Amino acid sequence: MMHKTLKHEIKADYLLERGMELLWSKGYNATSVNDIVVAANVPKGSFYFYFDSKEDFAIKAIDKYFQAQFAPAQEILLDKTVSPKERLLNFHEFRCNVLKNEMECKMGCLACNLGNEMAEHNENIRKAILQRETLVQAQITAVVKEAQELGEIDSTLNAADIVAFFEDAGKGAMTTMKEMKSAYPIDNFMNMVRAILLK
Amino acid sequence: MMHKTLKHEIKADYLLERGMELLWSKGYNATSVNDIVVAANVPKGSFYFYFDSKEDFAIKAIDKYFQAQFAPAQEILLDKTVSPKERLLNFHEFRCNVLKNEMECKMGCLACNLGNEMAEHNENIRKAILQRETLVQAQITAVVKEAQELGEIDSTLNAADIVAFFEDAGKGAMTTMKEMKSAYPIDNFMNMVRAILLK
DNA sequence: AGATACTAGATGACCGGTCAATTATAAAAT
DNA sequence: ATTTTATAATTGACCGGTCATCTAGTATCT
Repeated sequence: MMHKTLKHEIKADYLLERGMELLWSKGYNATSVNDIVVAANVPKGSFYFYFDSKEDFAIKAIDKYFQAQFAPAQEILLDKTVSPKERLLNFHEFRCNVLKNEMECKMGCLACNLGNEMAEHNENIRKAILQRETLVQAQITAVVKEAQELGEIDSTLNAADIVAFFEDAGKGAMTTMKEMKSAYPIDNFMNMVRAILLK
Repeated sequence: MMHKTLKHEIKADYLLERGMELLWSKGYNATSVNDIVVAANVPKGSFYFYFDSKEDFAIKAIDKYFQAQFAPAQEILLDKTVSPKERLLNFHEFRCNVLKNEMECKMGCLACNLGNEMAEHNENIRKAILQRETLVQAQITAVVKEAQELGEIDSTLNAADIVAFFEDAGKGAMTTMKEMKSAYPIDNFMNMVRAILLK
């Protein structure tokens, strides 16, 4: 298992791609290894050649998720040609639109879903999610700080705290979105971003 | 199953009480019917005498959860001897303290947990949660409106929207609390309640 | 005796994970 | 260049165990 062939990487990646969707939509316990191999049209026995365990698969899927999902949003967040405040607006609008349009208000966020389901009873998955979310928040916080220092937005509240609060509000909005099967919580969140965070 | 005896009710209720804790902590798919009957020290075969199915059990557990958890908070929220703004403060502080002290930052909220895990794929559970959450929000909104009309708090934002936003923020804070294994998200939420909602 | 309340044990489906066997690839020998 | 040998990659069949649910019965009433 030392040196992995290209074919190996491609198949493992395809397994991850299809399996990620299942974990995202159905959660960890409701997604079986068999579901994953069937979705990727890969023989059952091969799964454990590509991955050590179902848990290992989930953690690699989380990694892929953050890479794939956050990368385009990050580009907007760090675009130096745009003012910090406007970047924050574009960043949040982009993420909300993805949730609303691409996901049809049904799936929410893989990390939140798995975090909610697994954090209490699986340390490896918990830490994988927490570590990546921490990185994301640090980047948003930096831009909020920038906007505060420029006087573009209110600076009575600590940047890290207000970012943590709004990230949590976004998480909760996704939960409610799934419960309501409606975009209202996301639209409402976006309005509050404009009215409070970017005030 | 027509006429239910007192003994029947008591046993069913005890099953619900112990099973609720399991659903709360481990979620739906990770809690087996066997786990529940063992926890309640009830004979294995009896489960389906008291409940139609695992789903039926979960819905009744959700009902019990809202009754048990919201009732004391509701009393604070509706206490007419206290001003609306102060009632909102006490209400949120009470709920946060429950999360921090009684739950050791580990379990969050049964409704959010099950909602996140099950909403997309189980309509009955989804509706059961949504219906009860809607009732709770309506009661909070009424008090916010009251406080706004008295000029105790800011009224630039629509009461229902700001309540929905803060309820979502609370949900997200619980998710993050579980991920971080820390009370920070809850404390941060409470600070924002004071700084924004009750401003 | 008959009805009702209750439960032990069984059921087939499915779970995550393993494994002996097969196939593809490469190295060595001719 | 072809055959032989050795190794790595891949696989369907299968493991013990657990799942939600049901059946067939026993106990407890009236």
